[in-house]
Amino acid sequence: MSGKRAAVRADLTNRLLEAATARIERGGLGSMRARDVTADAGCGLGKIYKCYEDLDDLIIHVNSGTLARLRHALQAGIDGVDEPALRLKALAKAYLQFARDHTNLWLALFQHRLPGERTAPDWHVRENTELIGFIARSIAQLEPEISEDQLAARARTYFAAVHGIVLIGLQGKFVAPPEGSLDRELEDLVGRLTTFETPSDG
Amino acid sequence: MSGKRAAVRADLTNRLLEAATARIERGGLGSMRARDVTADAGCGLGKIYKCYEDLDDLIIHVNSGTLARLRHALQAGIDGVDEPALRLKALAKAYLQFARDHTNLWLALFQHRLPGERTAPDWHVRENTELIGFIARSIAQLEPEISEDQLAARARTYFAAVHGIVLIGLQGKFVAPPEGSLDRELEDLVGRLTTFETPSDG
DNA sequence: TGTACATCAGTGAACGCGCGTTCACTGATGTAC
DNA sequence: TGTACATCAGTGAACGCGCGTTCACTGATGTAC
Repeated sequence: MSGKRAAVRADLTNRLLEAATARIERGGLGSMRARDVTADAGCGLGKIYKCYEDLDDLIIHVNSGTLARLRHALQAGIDGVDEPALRLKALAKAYLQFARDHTNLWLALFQHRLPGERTAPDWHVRENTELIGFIARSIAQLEPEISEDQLAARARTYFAAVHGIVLIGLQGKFVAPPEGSLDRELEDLVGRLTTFETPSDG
Repeated sequence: MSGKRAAVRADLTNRLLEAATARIERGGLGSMRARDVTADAGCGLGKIYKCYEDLDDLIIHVNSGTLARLRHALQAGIDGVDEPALRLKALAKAYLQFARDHTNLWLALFQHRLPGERTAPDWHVRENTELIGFIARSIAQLEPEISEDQLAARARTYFAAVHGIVLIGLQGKFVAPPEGSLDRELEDLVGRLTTFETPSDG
């Protein structure tokens, strides 16, 4: 039956994905090479092009997996936390932890660019917007009355600010912040962002 | 006299720097090639290696110039703005504007990594820390009583949060925020960060 | 000022390496009868 | 069950390209006398 062939193919596709993920996790996006990945997966070089369009396609699938894992980590971080402001702190904390645990995979989410005019497939774009939507839900709990557009903007602001702090903190080119400082900075930031008082002007 | 030779050399060193800067500004760090730069500067390929150690060294000098221009832009942004909270808003606004005007040069500040164990020269590391110090001075006006360490952490947090919003906003991989939205998000963020009230817990 | 020599600016062909991608080929597995 | 053929998984040498860096060479400029 042809089901077996499909299964074998799926298995190898998966092994390639895992090998690529492991390579990126260890050495960063720039260190992932077709030859290494196929060697790790235990197959010939050409196999990559039977299972994936090309290396970019493989990277997109790695990023897709990373997004899913990030999503789970964020979800786990807020499970059992009901107070909205605390939820947002928990989200930031989980984001920092995920970035610490999987720095290179996390960086690859933002580093990878498709060449020329090529754009990411729809399903992958959707995965990204859904992550922001997930964050928006926690913000909506804090401020249930704001509009759809405002909510989207708030979610982006909140995510981007947290992301910036984690990014500069973890891959800061020159000065590494002292131990534990990052955690405090995030606490502080989210505390301020969840303080209700509207700024006086603007 | 040997002064003329030195002047000619300095002139060419400078033309190479300008050519490299222009290339990066137009096409991004990844599109800067030794051949293009020397062609633009009107000299032979080998000349790069008489004026600079190698391409990385040239890029560091480009980044150095970008940092200086960024510094001036930030200074210009707060000139005449005396109220501390407004100064911080003006800083954020100037940062966004600079990133918009020189997106690729600004990105290059964060994208460029030296290979292997090589580290940036001291003078360049200092340029970076001085920029954070510059920002810290405006924060110190807002909260004159906090300690040196706290001030450094606040400056990093403030810078990183603003940076994150600008970064996600300008090079966001998937969803470009609607026109003008970025400016409002930054206003909002800085407003919240400069609100004095200490968060209730932590 | 003139001459001989030394120094260094400047050149670009050639080297070397890395690495994504292809393709002709082999052998195993599935299908038809 | 057996045989003949078709299909496709799997391979890795070879191709092709990009590009940083070197180096042997030339010619201009400076120095010594």
